[in-house]
Amino acid sequence: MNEKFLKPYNPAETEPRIYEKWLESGFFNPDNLPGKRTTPFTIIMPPPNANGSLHAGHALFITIQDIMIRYRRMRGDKALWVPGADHAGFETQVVYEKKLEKEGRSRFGMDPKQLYKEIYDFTIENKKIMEDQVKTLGASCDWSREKFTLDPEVVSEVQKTFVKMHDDNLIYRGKRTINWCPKHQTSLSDVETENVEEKTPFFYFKYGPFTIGTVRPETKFGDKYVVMHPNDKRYAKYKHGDTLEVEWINGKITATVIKDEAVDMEFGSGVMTITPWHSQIDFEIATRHNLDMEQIIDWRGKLLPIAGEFAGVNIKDARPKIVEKLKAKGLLEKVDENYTNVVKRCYKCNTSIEPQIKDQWFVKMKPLAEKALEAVEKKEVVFIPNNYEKIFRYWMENTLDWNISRQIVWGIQIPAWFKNRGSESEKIKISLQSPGEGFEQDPDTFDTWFSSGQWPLLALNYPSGADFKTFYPTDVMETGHDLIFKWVPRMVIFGLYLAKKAPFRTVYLHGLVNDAKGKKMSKSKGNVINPLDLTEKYGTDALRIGLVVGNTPGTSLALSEDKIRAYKNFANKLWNIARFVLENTEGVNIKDGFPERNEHDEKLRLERRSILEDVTKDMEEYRFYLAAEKLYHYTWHTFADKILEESKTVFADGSDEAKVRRKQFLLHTLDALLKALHPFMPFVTEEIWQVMYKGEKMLMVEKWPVGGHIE
RNA sequence: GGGCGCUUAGCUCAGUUGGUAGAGCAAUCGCUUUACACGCGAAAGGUCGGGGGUUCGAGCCCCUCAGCGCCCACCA
Repeated sequence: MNEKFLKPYNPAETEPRIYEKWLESGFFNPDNLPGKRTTPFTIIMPPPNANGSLHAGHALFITIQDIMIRYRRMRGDKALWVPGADHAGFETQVVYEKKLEKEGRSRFGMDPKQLYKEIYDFTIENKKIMEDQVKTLGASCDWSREKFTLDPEVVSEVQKTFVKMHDDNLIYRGKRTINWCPKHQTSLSDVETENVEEKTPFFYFKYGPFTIGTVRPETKFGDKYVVMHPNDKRYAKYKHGDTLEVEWINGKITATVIKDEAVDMEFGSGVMTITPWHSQIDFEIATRHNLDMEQIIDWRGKLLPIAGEFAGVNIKDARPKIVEKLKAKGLLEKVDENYTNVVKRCYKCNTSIEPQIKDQWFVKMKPLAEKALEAVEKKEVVFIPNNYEKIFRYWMENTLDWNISRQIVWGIQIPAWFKNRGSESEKIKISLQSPGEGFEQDPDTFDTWFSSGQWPLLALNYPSGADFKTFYPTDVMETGHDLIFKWVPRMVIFGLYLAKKAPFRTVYLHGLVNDAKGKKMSKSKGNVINPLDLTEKYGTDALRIGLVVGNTPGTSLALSEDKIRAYKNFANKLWNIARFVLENTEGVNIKDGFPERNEHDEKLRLERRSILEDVTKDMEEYRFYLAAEKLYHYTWHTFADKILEESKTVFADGSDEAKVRRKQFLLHTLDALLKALHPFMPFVTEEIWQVMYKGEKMLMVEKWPVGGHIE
């Protein structure tokens, strides 16, 4: 008997060795797979942040995707799983800025090219840590095809897309309200901001004959438009366009009456003044009526000269001073202290977002979104679970034009060129190369979703690569359900726009991984579970199957250590099952087959077959959580508890023929279970397989046990 | 304010097309049974959130009420 079996299963010793063996085999690369394989099966891995460690969510998606890939590979497909690493734009730049700060440096004033290079080197160096963690989790992805989101060919292809979209009249430059982080000196997308509820005083001020309500008196210096609802009877005597002199913060100003339906008659006094430069809604009102807009707060968050005596004051300090002054002038009517409103904050530094107006590049979303909707309607893209289709549609039916400009260095620079920027004679040209003397490239970079939206194409070397021809469109996009609007629609849009085909047929969405009590993991709560710690303690196989069993797509999962421990026991159980079977079948060759079966054996065989067929159906229909549980159950409570126990009697008292028959049955069942369990628990199954077949073949490329392969 | 989802054993969750409920952990009792104490055997535990309806039959379909969670949103 193999000496290994004398001890409990030891994942720590086994796993790295097995992974190395798989790597050496070259079978992660579909070009090397044995046999004739014509059907491709492709998954593009959502690239983890090159700079970060994997968290529990990564462990879950790597497990699910690896299950799909291993299963399809065993079914005989040309299975390709392309790994990647994400530069994670703003995220990484913030990390690097902190590093610079520690060194007493700052990105402001640094040569952008130098800064880019430093972050690049830093990221590439760290990338290996992330990759090693992916390997630890058993991912059978093709490392020879790994892509980084800032690889030179990726950068140039993304820039080409921008040029193409511009040529197709899908890009425009415009002044819009953006979310400006005064600390990071960049605009942020809505998803990079956090809405925080705050209790804040709500002030009522006299503004000529009106009373206006506001939470931000410090922005109100230039407010010369007073807005009310056209149907508000209280103010019926004031007509749209009327002007009147009012006493205001720094003296008299001329106010103009504006009637607009955006005003809520029920709220406050039903009258407000507007600050179009620093408020989205005010900007929209001002745009509708073609009103003047003036900047009050500079990019650093300080008041501009329009504030008179308050010029240069930081916006955070300005409020009490201005309220004091208005109070002194007798303009403060009352203060409501129990008011709560929602403030946007930078998700990285918690700084209050200052809405600002800035020239940015925009993508016209409507024509693109319509195509995406159409593809979903035609079922060219399907969602698991299905209800996410509704969310996708809602998102695509309500698109706003997409601001793709970011004022950070760490990203793909926008291929737009300026001559005499900001002056009357400003010229803008869109091209990959400098259009000539005197032109300077826009220092802004693309929103990270602009490039990651093209990832399925880029990862397959669109447009001319051989992989693109073979593997596009891909089969499954497996990602977190929170990306149903951030990422998935953009991929569909770019796939349809560039390749005329949706980039994947199936979108499989997993839920959040929460702590054992179902609470969201967060550093501040201290309940973060590091998947690599669990791997170390219980083995990767235990973590993987523990993450999968009972975890339905789309719903979040409570990750408890108890559960992982239970599946570690299962790995060991399987180990001992193998030990029993192999010990008791020495000298019997599985290839010799069965003597004639009796009724009882036939019953056992049919039961086994039915379980495996059932499991196969579940695999085909993406019910991994059921497949895993059924296999677990059959293995432990039927094969071990009943069949193995019964075999002891057969081996003690049975006829020679009965013994041989039983031995064959045990070997065939073990063989089939190892195969069926392999996608879920690749390490322990491969290890046993190596012992069982003395290293002659590899489980990873064996045929799935249903469809005539068993017996 | 909109949208989505959840409510099943003490805890965390499954339950695929409607046929009177399952898993893991925890808790109880008994086992040094030669594959495994990371184990074995046994027993226990649920009027499937409340109410109503459809049906021969509902955890599953429909209506309604209650509680919880998540996402989106410019009420100054």
